[in-house]
Amino acid sequence: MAESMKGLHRTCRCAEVTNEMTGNKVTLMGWVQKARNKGGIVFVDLRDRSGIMQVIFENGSIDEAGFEKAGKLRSEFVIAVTGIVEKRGGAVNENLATGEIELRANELRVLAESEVPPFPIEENSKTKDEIRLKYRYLDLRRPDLQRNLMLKSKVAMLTRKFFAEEGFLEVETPVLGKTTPEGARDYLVPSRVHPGSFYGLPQSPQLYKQLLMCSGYDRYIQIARCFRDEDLRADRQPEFTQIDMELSFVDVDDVIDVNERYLAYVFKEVLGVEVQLPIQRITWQEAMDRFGSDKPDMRFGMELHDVSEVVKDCEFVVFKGALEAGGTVRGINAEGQGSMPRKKIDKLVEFAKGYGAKGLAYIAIAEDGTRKSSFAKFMKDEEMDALVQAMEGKPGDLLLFAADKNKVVYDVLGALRVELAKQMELLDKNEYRFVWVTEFPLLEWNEEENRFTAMHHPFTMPMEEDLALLDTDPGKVRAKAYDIVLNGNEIGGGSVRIHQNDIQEKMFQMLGFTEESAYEQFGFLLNAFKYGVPPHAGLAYGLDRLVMLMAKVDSIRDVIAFPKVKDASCLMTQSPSQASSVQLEELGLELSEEETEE
RNA sequence: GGCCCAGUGGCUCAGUUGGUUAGAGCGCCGCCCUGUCACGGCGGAGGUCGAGAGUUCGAGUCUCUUCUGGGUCGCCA
Repeated sequence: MAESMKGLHRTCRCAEVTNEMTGNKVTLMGWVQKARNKGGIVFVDLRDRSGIMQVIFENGSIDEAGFEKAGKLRSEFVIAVTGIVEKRGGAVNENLATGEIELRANELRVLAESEVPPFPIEENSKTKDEIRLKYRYLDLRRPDLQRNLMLKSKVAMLTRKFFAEEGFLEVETPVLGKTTPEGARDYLVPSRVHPGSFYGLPQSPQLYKQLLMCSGYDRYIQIARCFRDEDLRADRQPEFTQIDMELSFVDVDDVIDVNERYLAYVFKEVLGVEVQLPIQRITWQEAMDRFGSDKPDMRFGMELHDVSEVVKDCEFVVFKGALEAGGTVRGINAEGQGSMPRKKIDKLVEFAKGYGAKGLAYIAIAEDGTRKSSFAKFMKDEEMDALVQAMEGKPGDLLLFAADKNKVVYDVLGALRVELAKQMELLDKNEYRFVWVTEFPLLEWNEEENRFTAMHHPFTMPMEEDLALLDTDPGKVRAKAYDIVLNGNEIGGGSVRIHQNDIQEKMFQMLGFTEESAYEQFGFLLNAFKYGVPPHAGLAYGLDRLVMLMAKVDSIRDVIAFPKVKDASCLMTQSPSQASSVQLEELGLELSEEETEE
C-alpha cells in the first residue's frame, strides 16, 4: 500500500551521501535495487540516478512495524528512508562510491509498490532490444542509460556555454516548415486550415539559419530537432538532434577554428580527453585515395595502394578489364593476416560483393615467404614480385585487391579496411582521432534521375579556382564543404554558402531547376538575398552521434531516451497509429481501401 | 526493396543424426537465517519451443510461408 511522503524532504541523492556525513540524519528516496533479508536484519540497496546507498534495517533502530515492512520490500518498490549515516559495521564494498558507509534506518515509508519487472534493471543488460524498448521507462532506470543521458545533457549544456561565450545567439526556427523535395524525404504534416496542403518537418534548419544571417544575427546556434523519413541504421534515427550553427563574414578557416576549439573544450570537460589542435585536415580526394572513404577512421593504417601502373601489362582479365574500362586496381595490406583460413577469406569476398565488387583478388604470404593467390596463374613471377613490393607485402601479410570503376574500388576497399580493423581489433573506443575532410565535390551524378544533384546542398559555394569548370566539367568542381570526422563517423558537416546571385543561378541550372521551380521552392531565400546578404558559412553536428561516440556505445538508441525501431515505429507507444475518421475528415484526407483495412 | 543474423518458462541460454515426460542459471513464490552486498539453506510454481502450413509413424530440430527484433546495401541534398 502506498504511503504519503508528507512531512519528509529528500536530503540528497543516494550516492551524494559522503563519508563526511557520518553521524548525520538524512532522508533518502529511491527505488529498491535489491533487498537482502537475513531474518533479524534487512539490507536494502537503494537506487536513484546518482547511484546506490545501502540501507540497514535492524530491530531496535526501527520500530517493530517498520522492521516488518522492511522485510517485505521487493525490487523496484519506491521508498523513503530516514536514518543516520554510519560507517559500515561489516566489510567495505569497493564497488560502490558509498561503499564505506550505510544508512541505519529509523523510519521507512513505502511510497509505491512495484510489480516484478519483466527484465532485470541492471547495468550491461543482456535483454533483447525488443523488450527493453517496449518497457523503455524501465530500461531508462538502468545506470548505463542514465549515464548516457546525463552525458548528453552535459554536452548540450557545455555547447550552449561555449558558443554563448563566443558570441553566438541561440534562435529557434520552425518545426512546421515548407516541404522541399530535394534531399531526404520529408515528414509531412497535413494542414487543417488548408485542406490538401502540408507542412514539412525540417531535415535541418538550413534555410532558416541562412535567413538569420541575412537578418544580421551574425553568429547563430541552435540545438535543433530534425526529421528525415529515411530508413534507420545503428547510427540513424528518423528524429534526431543537431547542433546547428551559422556565421557571417567568415570563410572555411573561421568555421573550422571555432569548431575545433569547441570540440577540444567539450572533450576536455566531459571526458578529460585532450584534442590536439589544429585537427588534421585532408581533402576529399586524399581521403578517398588513402582510405576509400569520405569519413576515414584514422585510428589505424591499412591504407589503399593504387597498383594500376604495376599491373597494367599483366594478363589477368579482371585487372585488365577494369583498367581498360577506365577504372583502377587498388589493394590493402592486412598485415599479419597471411594465415587467414580460406573460409574466412571467402567471407571477405562475400562482404566485398555487398559493396558492389564482382570479386576480390588476394595474395596470402606465409611466414616462410611462399604465396597463395587467387590469380597467380595469370601473372608472371616478376609481376607478382612487383605487386607484392608495391603493396609493401611482408611474410605473414594478406593482400587484398579490388579492380573496378573507381567508385566501386573505393567503396569496397574502404568498407573492407574497416571490417578487417574490427576483426583485427585495431579499434580502441578510448582513442579519439578527429579529421576534417575538405574540398568535397560540389555535384554528384545521379544515374536514376540522369542529372547532377548537390552533394551537400544547392547553396554550397564552389571553390573559386574551380568556378570555370562549372561550364566545362561540372563533376570536377570542388566545393567549400567540410565534414568533421571522428573515428570513421561523420559527426558534423557544413559549408560556405553561395551569396552571389549569379553563382546561385548557375548552381540551380546545373541541378536542372528552371527559374520558376527554383523560386517556387526557395523563393523566400532568393528574395532575401536581394536585400543585402553577408557572406556566410556554417556547420551542423549530429548531437546523438557525437554523444554515442563519447559514451562509447554502438547504437544511437543508447543515447536517445525514446528511440524508434527499424521501421520507425515506437514499441512503447505503438506510434505511428491510425487517425480517427473525424480527424481525417477535418484534415480533408481520405485513405485508400487498402490502407483502411488494416 | 535486397541480403545476413536471431526468436525455446519473466530474463539469458542449452537442446546431439528427427525419437519417451523440453533442461540449466538467474529471477519469482513460501519457509528459515543479525553483517549481507552475485548473500546463504530448504521447498515450490512456471513452457501453445514467435505464428501458420507441409514432409514424417513421430518435428523445438527438416521444408515453405509469415510475424517480430537486430545488422547492412540501396536510401540518408
